[in-house]
Amino acid sequence: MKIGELAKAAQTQSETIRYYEREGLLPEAARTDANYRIYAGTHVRRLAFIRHCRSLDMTLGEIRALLHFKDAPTENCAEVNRLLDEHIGHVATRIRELKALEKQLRALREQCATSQLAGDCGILSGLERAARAPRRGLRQQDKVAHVHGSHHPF
Amino acid sequence: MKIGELAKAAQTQSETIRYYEREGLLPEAARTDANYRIYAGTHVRRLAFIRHCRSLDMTLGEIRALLHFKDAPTENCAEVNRLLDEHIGHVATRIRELKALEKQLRALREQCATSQLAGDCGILSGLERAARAPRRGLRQQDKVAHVHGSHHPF
DNA sequence: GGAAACCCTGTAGCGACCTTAAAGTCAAGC
DNA sequence: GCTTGACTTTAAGGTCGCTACAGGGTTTCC
Repeated sequence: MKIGELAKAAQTQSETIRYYEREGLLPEAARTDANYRIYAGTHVRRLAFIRHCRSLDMTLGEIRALLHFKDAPTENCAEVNRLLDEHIGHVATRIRELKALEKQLRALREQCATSQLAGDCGILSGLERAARAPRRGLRQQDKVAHVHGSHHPF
Repeated sequence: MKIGELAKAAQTQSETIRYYEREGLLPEAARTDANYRIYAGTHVRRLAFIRHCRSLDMTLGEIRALLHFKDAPTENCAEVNRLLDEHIGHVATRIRELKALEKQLRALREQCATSQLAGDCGILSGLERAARAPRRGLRQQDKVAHVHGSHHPF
């Protein structure tokens, strides 16, 4: 099985697979005479595991930790539980933040019902006014470790 | 007013201000003989506007668009409304995604109540099982443009 | 006058990829 | 046997919104 077939099987891209190999999440593959990577069932399963964890929004670091326990089944799994609890905490926090944000944005949106001159736009003046007021929300340095904003390239 | 004072006034960092200047969000500042940037009230207000928009999780591109309308008050503001609607849509979508994610993660967490051998850990085997199953959730290519995951460095 | 605190430019790093480029390999069709 | 096109390889650069240096110059305070 070549890299393109593995990519198709795991719904991902060849480049991502090579990237995971570089990052040490996938072991180095065997090679053909022509230096092509060759994969088997174990690789498919390991990649599927990684992609599933990514779909659960874990970082590669978190996934690396989980893979370590899969590779060492005689260790104690308490760390797995802790890691997951922490991740759940990050997600819950981000949900709260985004809800507060949505409320603010909807309030802002109501300030301009119709299209008109930008100089009279309630949204722009609302932003202007809010910018002058002292910050009520989170300041930069208060924000929670490693929880992304509303924009990502997927 | 030098860059450090502006930074303090806007609760941000000098480096960020220089970055915004490079990115064209702030106009190039006047300079002293020693080549120090000099700012006035207009800059404070513009930077406050930018930082407030960032606190609303807008991208610099979105903010650039808003600034354009502030700079051209005789244009029609319909685009401002559209931009904000779209941004609200992104945030709302991300909230839904994260809620679904949280549910999955909590279900997964319940599969390992106690700390034990990693080989018997319900979380690891749950992830394994889910990874084998066909994807129910979002696939990579379905995801919404530019809405971040749960991890960011603030 | 000397040290601390500020400022400058330029570069590199973060995370998780994606894109591009230039080159090599392989299978099929003519 | 030769071409075409679909694959593969490595390496480098781009994305976003900063942040953190490095290595200099300037100003301010004691």
